[in-house]
Amino acid sequence: MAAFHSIEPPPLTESLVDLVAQRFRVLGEPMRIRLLDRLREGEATVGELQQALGASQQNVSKHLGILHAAGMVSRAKRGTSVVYTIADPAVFDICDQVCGGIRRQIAGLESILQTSLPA
Amino acid sequence: MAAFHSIEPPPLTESLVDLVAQRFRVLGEPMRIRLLDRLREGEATVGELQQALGASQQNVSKHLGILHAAGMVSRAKRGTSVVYTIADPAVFDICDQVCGGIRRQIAGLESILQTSLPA
DNA sequence: TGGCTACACAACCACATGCTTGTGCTAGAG
DNA sequence: CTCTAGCACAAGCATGTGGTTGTGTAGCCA
Repeated sequence: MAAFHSIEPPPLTESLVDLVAQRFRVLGEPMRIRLLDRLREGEATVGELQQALGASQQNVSKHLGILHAAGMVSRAKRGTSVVYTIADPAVFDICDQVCGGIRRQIAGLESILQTSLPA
Repeated sequence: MAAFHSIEPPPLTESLVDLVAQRFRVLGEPMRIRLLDRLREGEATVGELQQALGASQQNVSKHLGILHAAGMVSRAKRGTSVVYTIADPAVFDICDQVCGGIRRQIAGLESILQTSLPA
């Protein structure tokens, strides 16, 4: 377990690097971001998510399967439906940080525009 | 700017979702993770990064270009070399959180293995 | 000036991935 | 038992992306 401490920077193991990259790539699809954002409001069935995002049932199911395989959401059969829930709330902290980085970037761009376009 | 507040969950704008996804995808490549991890120790030239990762010069340069376009690293010409530096330290906080998520996941898997494999 | 080093850029190929179409499976309604 | 709704899985196509090869360019050095 000592290999996963990030306090003292150890040169990341190759397998750990792959795990991190894979996890990032799961979050690197707009559809999955939207699914997680919708699930932020609470649990939802596949049909509800499908209607909320305006996508095909198969596509929604596929992305939900990827999110489930990554351990970010959890399934639960309820009648004929399947209810999905956020399994790892830490995903939102990560998204917030990414949004923060984007916000800083945009702020920087705006300051440049304001200085170069005095009009 | 009100569109980027994440305190009260607003339904993410489509363009913002794409930005977030794109940013995640930049971090979704093992080579780029390794580059950032190496740059964590301090600035480095392309040649040093190339030797540290054991990759081709063109490939390293390509990934560095992507990281630079994403605003995560910054260039600086020094003689004939080009020195790269971490431009947005927040990336490491994100990586740490992802590592934390993986750690929790592995811990969960271990507990399952220990209960199902008493030997 | 000629050559060399260090790096970036562009074209190409191979592979991974997203979306659609088609289909199978399960649970409830009748 | 049959029918339907809800969902997951598999194949196929189109696109995006990583890696290599080849080449152009800028900055030293002799």
